[in-house]
Amino acid sequence: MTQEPDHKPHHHGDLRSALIQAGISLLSEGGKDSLTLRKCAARAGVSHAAPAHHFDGLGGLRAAIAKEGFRLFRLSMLAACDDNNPSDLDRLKGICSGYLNFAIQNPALFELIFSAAPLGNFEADLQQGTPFAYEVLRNACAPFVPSGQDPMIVETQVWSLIHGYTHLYMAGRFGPIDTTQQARGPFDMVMTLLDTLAAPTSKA
Amino acid sequence: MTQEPDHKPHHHGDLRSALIQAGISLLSEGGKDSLTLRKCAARAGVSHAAPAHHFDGLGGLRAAIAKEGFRLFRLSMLAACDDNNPSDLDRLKGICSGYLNFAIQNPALFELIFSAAPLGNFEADLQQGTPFAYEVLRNACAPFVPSGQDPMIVETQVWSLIHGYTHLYMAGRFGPIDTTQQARGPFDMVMTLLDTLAAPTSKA
DNA sequence: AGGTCAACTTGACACTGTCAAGACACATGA
DNA sequence: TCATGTGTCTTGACAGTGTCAAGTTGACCT
Repeated sequence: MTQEPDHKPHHHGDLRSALIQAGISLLSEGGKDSLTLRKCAARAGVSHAAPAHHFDGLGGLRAAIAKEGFRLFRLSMLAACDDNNPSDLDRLKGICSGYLNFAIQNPALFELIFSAAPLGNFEADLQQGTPFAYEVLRNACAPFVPSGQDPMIVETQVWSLIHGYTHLYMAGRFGPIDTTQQARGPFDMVMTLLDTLAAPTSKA
Repeated sequence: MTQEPDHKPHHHGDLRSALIQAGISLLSEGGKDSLTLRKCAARAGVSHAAPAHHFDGLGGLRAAIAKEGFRLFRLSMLAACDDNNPSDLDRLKGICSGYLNFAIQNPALFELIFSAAPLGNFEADLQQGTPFAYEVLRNACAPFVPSGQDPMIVETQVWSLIHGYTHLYMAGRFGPIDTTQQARGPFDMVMTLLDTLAAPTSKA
């Protein structure tokens, strides 16, 4: 139980994070419908109403889990592209690869983080200086932003493409989900759409 | 399980479609959590267990609603691009525009159709000759398929991009959802990524 | 008329989130 | 040391949910 003496360990020790971890376990074991206030309570060894008190209801618990989920999500994206010194384009595609990998390995958690919050979170903590998930995408996109253009355009193009592909993959569009990450559908071919970003400003 | 609309007006008349319509109404009025077997039953004037009997549980009702949702989805895509004789690219972007419009106007139903079924449906009925949602996308993508390449690649590129963008928009990424469809975020700029499909095979 | 079967009802069950009230542990101040 | 208070957590209840088993009802066939 190595915990930070940040807030207020009273009875349980650190019930808050214990409940979050219990929730993540439930999600990965039983899917999104297995996340329940009462099951989290039971797994943490407290009464059925304790989680609601800590998180102000199920929505609060989901939001707290989403925050932790974004942290893990960021790590997955970084892990997929910290090889040597790849090109800007390879690095960007690596980020996208980590994006998909995270969803494959954490289906319910992936679904949760994009449905629990109004998605301001993806960028909000960045403004506070906290390194966060969106920062990873932003940095990877930076080399492809045309001068004078809002970086948000390229970021949204990339984000839309990989998010949409991930969603389709997870919905079974390309067959059963392969947890070994071998069969990821036409991922590489689809990502060639990003090659145009590196082209010397074509367009007719 | 008789599912054909051939013969079954017994007690209620057409309870099956009445329940589906009730479900769609509930979704549009109260969001995705408002769709319950019991509320559908009440709205259709039958007992609480009648829907489960017809659809073999909540999952069956959701699947049936999803099927109707795909029908409306297809109409929305077609409605957004049947002007005069636009270019192939304008037509493709029109389809994408209708894609987004449908989600804006039917948020809960949009979410349902992509979470209820394993997404085989999107294409399955096409194989049976039934005109269906995926056919619209496929036709609009056809002019951009390089010779010798699987059409599924371009289709998935386009589908991923618009699906991802729609998802981000509906998650509030670009501010509050504007039901008048005036403020659709950086939609046009993001869609310029598709311009490369019409280019004469660039790439270095 | 009688029989048969599907459509639908009734009643129960376990499970869910939420709430109000209470019990308890710890901190604070005297 | 003791009283007071605050926040943590428990207990018990409630309405709502999906699902199941058994019963009722009505339409159709012979």
